[in-house]
Parts: sequence; structure tokens; C-alpha cells
Amino acid sequence: MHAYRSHTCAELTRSNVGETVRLSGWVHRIRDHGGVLFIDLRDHYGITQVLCDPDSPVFDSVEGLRSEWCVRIDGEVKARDESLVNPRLPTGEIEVYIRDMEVLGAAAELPLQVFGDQEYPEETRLRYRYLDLRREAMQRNMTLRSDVVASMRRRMWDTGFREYQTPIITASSPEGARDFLVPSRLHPGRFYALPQAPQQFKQLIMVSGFDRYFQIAPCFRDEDPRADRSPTDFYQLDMEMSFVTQQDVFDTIQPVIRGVFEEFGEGAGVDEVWPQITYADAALWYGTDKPDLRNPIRMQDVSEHFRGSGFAIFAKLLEQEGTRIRAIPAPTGGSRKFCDRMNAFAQKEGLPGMGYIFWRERSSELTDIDLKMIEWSKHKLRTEGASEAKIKEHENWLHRTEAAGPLAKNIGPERTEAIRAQLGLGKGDAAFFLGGKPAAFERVAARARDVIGEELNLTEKDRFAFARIVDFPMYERDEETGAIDFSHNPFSMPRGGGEALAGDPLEVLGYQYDLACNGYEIVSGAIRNHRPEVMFRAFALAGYSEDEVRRRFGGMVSAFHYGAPAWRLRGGHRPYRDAAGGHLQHPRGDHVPDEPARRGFDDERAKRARKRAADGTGVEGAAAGVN
RNA sequence: GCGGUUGUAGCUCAGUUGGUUAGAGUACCGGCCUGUCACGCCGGGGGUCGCGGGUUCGAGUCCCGUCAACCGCGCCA
Repeated sequence: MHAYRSHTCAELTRSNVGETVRLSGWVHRIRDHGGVLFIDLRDHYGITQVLCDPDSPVFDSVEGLRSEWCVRIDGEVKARDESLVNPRLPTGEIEVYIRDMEVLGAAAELPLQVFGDQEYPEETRLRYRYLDLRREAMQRNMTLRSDVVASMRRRMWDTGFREYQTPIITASSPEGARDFLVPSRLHPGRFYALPQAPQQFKQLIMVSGFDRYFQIAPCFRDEDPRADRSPTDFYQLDMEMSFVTQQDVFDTIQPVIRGVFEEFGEGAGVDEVWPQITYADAALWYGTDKPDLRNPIRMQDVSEHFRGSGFAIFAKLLEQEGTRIRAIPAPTGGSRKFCDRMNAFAQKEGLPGMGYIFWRERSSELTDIDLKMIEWSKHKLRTEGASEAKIKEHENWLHRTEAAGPLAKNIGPERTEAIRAQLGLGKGDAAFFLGGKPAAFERVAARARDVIGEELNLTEKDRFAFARIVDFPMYERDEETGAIDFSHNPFSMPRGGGEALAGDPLEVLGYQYDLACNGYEIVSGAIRNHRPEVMFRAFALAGYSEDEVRRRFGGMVSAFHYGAPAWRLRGGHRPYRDAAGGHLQHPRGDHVPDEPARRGFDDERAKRARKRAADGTGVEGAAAGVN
């Protein structure tokens, strides 16, 4: 018999009854009845109930077992009595009578229970990572992650891509995130940097003629953590293609991503249509560049309805340069209770508040102003060419319906009705209003849209909804210093090429695109700027001299002078917390020590980063975590 | 770098207006129990209340400082 096991802890069934078997695993749970001891023995595959009665030659030593001891047992498989079958266990029809036992590893008092679903603080879980990973949910997450990676590799391979590894110990990149630094032994006082992405290397791979590259690539970024973000490193599906258009990239990658979501989405619907939305529209409609399209709510600009209106706060606001009023329609949200709750939400998020209007059954007499509004509304419909029957119907509807909320009172029935018509709302619905400079309120607006969709049950569950966001701006202005800098990928081709760089930098759009899924950014990519003269101009706008660009990216710029193909890149860059500490082999490549990057080497910081490892994730996170 | 929250038994947490010996669950130790599958019952040990200072007759509780962790902002081509 094998030294450790004849079967796993998930294998034994009624058909093994009568066999003598050997199992190895961890003591999951013990139930001691004095005369008989029940032990749930667990390994990676499952649980088998083993039991020990006083007839067993090892009864005394089995009595000494405790949770999470690692043991090997020999025993006889017996069928359970019909009334004793445990239907929740695949092995629940049998149990193993222990005849011999060997302790492979005893366990001290546990800082964290493997059994059960008690929640533990992250610090405890990470300190005892090996115990945390023994838990069922974490075992599932880790294997899911491995399966997803394998699936992506297979799909990419089948699509004609080949995987090439790129260097880890390499030179610093001046833009983007903070680099992790590694002191150099051969060049004292100088540092290597870990790659934030294999970006420059894969561009060189394209120049080298490999045509279709991909890699499950480690990326290192020394940035402050977030709850859903790995603090140090993460893996992404990184890819690059030559001689293709933006549409070719979408057409190539969409089946890969869809396939992965269908394979691992546990039956949740995967949208077939992936709408393409410009960055500007996404900001207007959703307040974010990673909208959750399961939520049908779209915001609209309603500034004109408030200009010069009786609602002084907004009217005054609109006199300032660059201010807008945005409406969030909330179908079925038409109650004061709901509206007040959302207003409180906005205040908690740091806004003065969120004005609202809601429409309900009319409870007060029509005033002269109301009647005027109804005449105005009829006139408007008539000029729009509506039929008389429809106009009459709408008139009746207005008689039965009133707009409520302080905002409606301030701006009067006519403007209120115009807003309602624009938003397409009806009785029982509500609308919320945010004013100011869009950049200042869009974040809260996006959150409010999420909460409204959630609370009103408008956001569909069990579905993956994708949105392709295109035409990102190339540059942005630093609020404090006023300096122009790249807003996304500096190596992207500006729309319109070199000529586009002659005007206002803030107006320049890039061939850059993202893919969002259920409110998460899962893919980010761009058309590459492979023309050195355009690259120099693009960097000049952000304050980098030609000399500096040559110094920083000399190898790449030089490569572009020797027949660079036009190509497009795609690669994810949302660093989810990583479930695994995987490690990919790579051949030794070129590496150039560089000066320390934006921040010096900091022992304390590095120590903290090491201490923090990754957390497990659910389906969504795990599937996206290796984007 | 900024803001918020938290820090009490091995672990997860409670602890009221400042007032007797700081509690519960779980884990651990001992005893009982031959059909449990979150087994049950009885008993026991276990505390620098993060750390330092202050107010007070008296501080886990109030004040000041400090450290750490978490959440968020900045940041994340």
C-alpha cells in the first residue's frame, strides 16, 4: 500500500465497502462520545468521516487528536445505516473504522479556525495565511484562479498568440505608478526597477516581428492599497498585435473574454452586445469611465431648465464658468422617504445635498400656474406633431399628477414639466439633481446612480454587462500645479496623429480604450504611437524634452527607426488583489540599472508591502484579476 | 500626505453616566457520554483593556500624545 494514501478524502463510496484503505489529511472536526470518536478527515478534495471505537488498537492515541493535526489513518470502509447517511457529504454513505493511525504533524492552539465561516481580520488571515488557505472558500478561489489562467492561455493560444516572458529586474519607467526598486550589487548606489507592466518589452517584441504576443504577466506598482486592489503586485493577461485596427483588437479579444466569463460565470448571463461609449458620454451618462450597464439609469444634462430659474442655488451656480446641472432619473423612486434617504446619502458623501422632484397622484387643487403649464405643455406637444388624442390624454394625465419636492416649488410647474418630459418620467418616479463643476460631482453622482439602481431593484443581478469605453483624453491638467500631464498611456497614438497635437492639449483624444464589466475596469488598451517624431511632440506637451525621452526610452525609440509595424496594444491594468503567489519563469533579458525613481527606497514601506499579501476573491474578481 | 473607524482572553466580540472581583461565544485543559456530523452536559485555567502621560477619591470608559491595522481621498501610464 502507498505510504500515505490509497484514496483521497472525497473518493470513497458504497462500492468500497469492505476494503481496507489508507487516508491522509487534516482533522477537520472531532465529535467525542466517550465510547466512540467521530473525526471529519479533510484533504484538498473533500471530507470523510472516520471513526474510532474502543476496539481499535489505537483508540488512546486517537483520543489525543485535535483540530488541524495532520494524520494518516488506516481503516476499514463500512456502510452507514440508512438513517445515518449524511446527504451533504459525497462520502456520506460510508465511514472508515480506524485500525491504525500516525500523526504526521501536530498543531498548536489555532489562531484562526479552519472550520466554519467565522470572519477574521485581514491581519490575522495574512499572518496565518497557510491556515486561511485551508478554508473551503479559499481552496475554491485558488483553484478557480488557476483554472481561469489555464483557460485564458488555451484560448489565446488557439487564437494564434504565443506566450513570451519579459524581464522582471529591469530599468525604471518615469511615468505612471511608483516603481518598486531593487538595489544593484554591481552598480552600488543605483537601482533596478520592477516592471509596472511589460509594456516596452512587448512593443519591442512587435518590432521584432513576432506578430501576436501574450503573457500572464506579473506587474509591480508601489501604490497605496484599496480594499479591492493588491498593494504590491498582480497578474494580467497582457497582449500585443501587429498590423491590426482597433476593431480587429475588439473582435479578437471579445470571444476570449466572453468565453472565460461563460465558462466560469456559474450560469450568469454574459451580454452578447458590448456597447461602445465615448469617454465623454460615459462621464455624462454615468459619471464614471467604468459604468455598470446592468443599471439602466442614464444621467442627463438639465442645465438649461435651471438657468435663470427660481431655484437660486442652481441659477447662481450656472453663472460660473464650466458649471452644469445633471439629473439622475429614478424610475419608481417617487416617495419622499426614498428621496430624503438619497439626499442624506449625498450629504454623507460630502455634497451639500441632492435636490429632487418626484411625481405623485395630485392631492391639491390646480392653480392658475398649473393651468398655464398645462396649456404650455399642450402647445409644445402640438408643435412636435402629436395627435389630438394624445394631447388630450396627456392633459388628463397632468390633471391627475403633481410634482412634489422643494425644488419643484422653486422652479415652478412649467420648468418642472419640461424636465419630466426630457427625462421621460411618470407618476411614481423621481429625479435627483446635482450641480457644479462636473469633475467635482461626477464621482458622487456615479455612486448615487449605483445606490439608486440597487435600492430600486433596477440593477439586474446574475449578469455580466460589458461596455467599451473609447476616445480617452490624452492629457489632463493637474488641479494644483496647473501642469499638463498624460492622463493615461503616454505611448498611445493621438487621434489625428501629429497635427492633433498643435491645438489645446486638453482637447486631444487618444486611440485608447477600456472595457468595463459590471462597474469594474477589466481591460485597458491603446493604439501604439510607433512614430518617433509624433512621440517626441506628445511628450513635449507633457513637459518631457526630446533628450529626456531618448534617455528614458532610448532602446524603444531607437527600435522605431528600424521598421516598426503599426500595431495595437491591449492589456488590463486593474490590479485586483491576487489570490495566488504564482511565479513565472522568464529568460534573462536586458536590464539597465537606473537612478532611484520618484521615491527613495524605504525599508519600512517595503516591509509593510511584504507583510501584506493577497486576499481571495469571488468569481468576478478572480476572473478579472488576471486580466 | 489627508480624513474616518478600530485596538479588551489564543481567536471573534460585549462592556451603559467614570464606581464591587472586566464578561460572552469559541478555542484550550480536566471530567461524563457508543451514532454524532456546528454533538451534548459539568468544571477549570487564561487579561500590561495597543503604548505613554494627564484629570479624578476612583479610568477599559474622559482629555492629550503616540503606535498599529482597516476603510476612503490623493495616487494607481
